[in-house]
Amino acid sequence: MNEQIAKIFNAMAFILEGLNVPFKPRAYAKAAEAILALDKNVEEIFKTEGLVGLKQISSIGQNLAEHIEEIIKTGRLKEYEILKKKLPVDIEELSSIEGLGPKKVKILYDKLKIKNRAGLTKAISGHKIAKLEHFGAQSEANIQRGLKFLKTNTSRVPLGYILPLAREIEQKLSQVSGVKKVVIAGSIRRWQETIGDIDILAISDQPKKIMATFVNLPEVQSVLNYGSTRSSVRLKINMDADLRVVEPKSFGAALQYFTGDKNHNVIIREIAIKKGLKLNEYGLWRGAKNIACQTEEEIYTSLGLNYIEPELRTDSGEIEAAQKHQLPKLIPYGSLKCDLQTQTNWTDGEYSIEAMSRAAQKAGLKYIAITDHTKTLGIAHGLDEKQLLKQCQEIDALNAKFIKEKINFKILKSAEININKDGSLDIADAALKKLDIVSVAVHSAFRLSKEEQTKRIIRAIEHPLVNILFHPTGRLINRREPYELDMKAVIKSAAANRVALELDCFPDRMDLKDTYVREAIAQGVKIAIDTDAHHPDHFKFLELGIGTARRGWATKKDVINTWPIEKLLSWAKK
DNA sequence: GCCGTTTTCGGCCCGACTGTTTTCAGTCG
Repeated sequence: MNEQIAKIFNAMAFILEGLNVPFKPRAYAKAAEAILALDKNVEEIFKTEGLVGLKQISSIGQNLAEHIEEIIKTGRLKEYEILKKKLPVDIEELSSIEGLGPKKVKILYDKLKIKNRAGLTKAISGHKIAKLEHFGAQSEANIQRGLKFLKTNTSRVPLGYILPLAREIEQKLSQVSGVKKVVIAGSIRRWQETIGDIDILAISDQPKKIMATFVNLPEVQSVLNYGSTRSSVRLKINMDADLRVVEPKSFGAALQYFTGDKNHNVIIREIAIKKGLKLNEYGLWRGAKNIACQTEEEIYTSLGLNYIEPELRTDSGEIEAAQKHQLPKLIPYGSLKCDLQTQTNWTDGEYSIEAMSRAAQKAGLKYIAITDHTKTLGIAHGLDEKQLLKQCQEIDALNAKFIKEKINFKILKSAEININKDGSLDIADAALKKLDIVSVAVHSAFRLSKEEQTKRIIRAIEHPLVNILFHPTGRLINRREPYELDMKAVIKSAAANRVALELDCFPDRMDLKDTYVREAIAQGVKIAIDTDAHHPDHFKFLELGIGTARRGWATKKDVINTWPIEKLLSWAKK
């Protein structure tokens, strides 16, 4: 329902913009964005709290709340249907073409009755667009090019899969002569779980040089914009990248501007206006005087705010907290001592316990838990009680070997124990008691009703020997929706039973996601950041987990992987 | 249409690039 409503509001924003209506378009677009960002279904909000509840949502006032009510009740919105008659085109199709916005779509419809991509293609082949006022041969060619790009539509990619490429480009650009600094900004710097494009900021006295290098990188498929301080390209992996170049003196302001997110920046700029100042990417200005520009800290401080870490810049309370000096001290990168979910060739991993352990040592960890699957997960040849105890013996032997080699590293006995459909576990208590830490997960019956699924998982959490719930919502980004679950109830139960919730930071899991991390720690629930490593290289994903934990306002004390092994073991004993 | 430690009315972020314009509107981020 949320998607449906957001789609209608976005379409209305588009039409209103095309009709040159002032301000309303932004109101509708903001409302659509707010609805998409919700964790809850608006239908549920309306059912339990009515219009009052809907109006609690940011950017939703009386009018839009009534619109939502109408859509929920009738599946339609009269005002939208009236509006649609004024621009009856396939907005999704046309607006997804680079360079085509509401105003141009309106002209194309008014003059040539173009309603969709097919009509557009036809008009181009007849060279009708170039003849229109305010268009031209170049515009026609650009639209034609835009149509071609469409066939391979871009979607958001998990951060972990894009980070290596972004860092490689960063590296290449920093080697260009005259370049003083290159920083990845945008959603990557905010450690957002998925990435839509790569934003890079550079300081250079010779901007033309780095720009030329950028648009000619081997990774580039085509150049979208090529200016002296800003350029955009489409990469071969079908993702856009932007480069912005500024002088050293504007670095802080430019970084703040280019890091976003958009909503955060809009509010920050509004705060500047209220103080009689203006903030742009060149600095914070009082009239013609630049009063802060070198560092981000300087800008936030000048606006009466504490410095806000990039991960927090989402306009979800961080600005208010910065005003009140109540921002948390976020968990630092590199502060994890262990990984509590790793698989080996005992089940569906590819490497031995020893190989995974040595890789973990190389990654700077002090201990890991081996968590192979258990028996009811047939596809992974899950271990039964007997095999699990046999694995414990191998772990004992390896730990002894590390002591002999004077390596300060320990392997913990654990498992990724299957939660049965009824919430019981597939390993007997006697075997669980032999483990150092007991972690449980759902791998089947994803489609239970919300009530049943919640009940099932809470039963597992209430098991007296359970320590961690792995990948609590089961989602796979771009591949599988989370199962239906009452997260509030799960978090409450985890708090009551002193069970940690995992932040599984394998790139396409990121489960818990940031907003749930924030809810969980607000309830006093501990978080376990694990990679779910199936390969020695996977330990590098730990930084992604920290990024998401920071986005969830987590401090060091909220994350059990920061603890020394003794503390973790005594916590696990409950 | 939304929103409120300068406002319940009158504001609404800011600038680069592009293409079509001889100074600006549209699009984008």
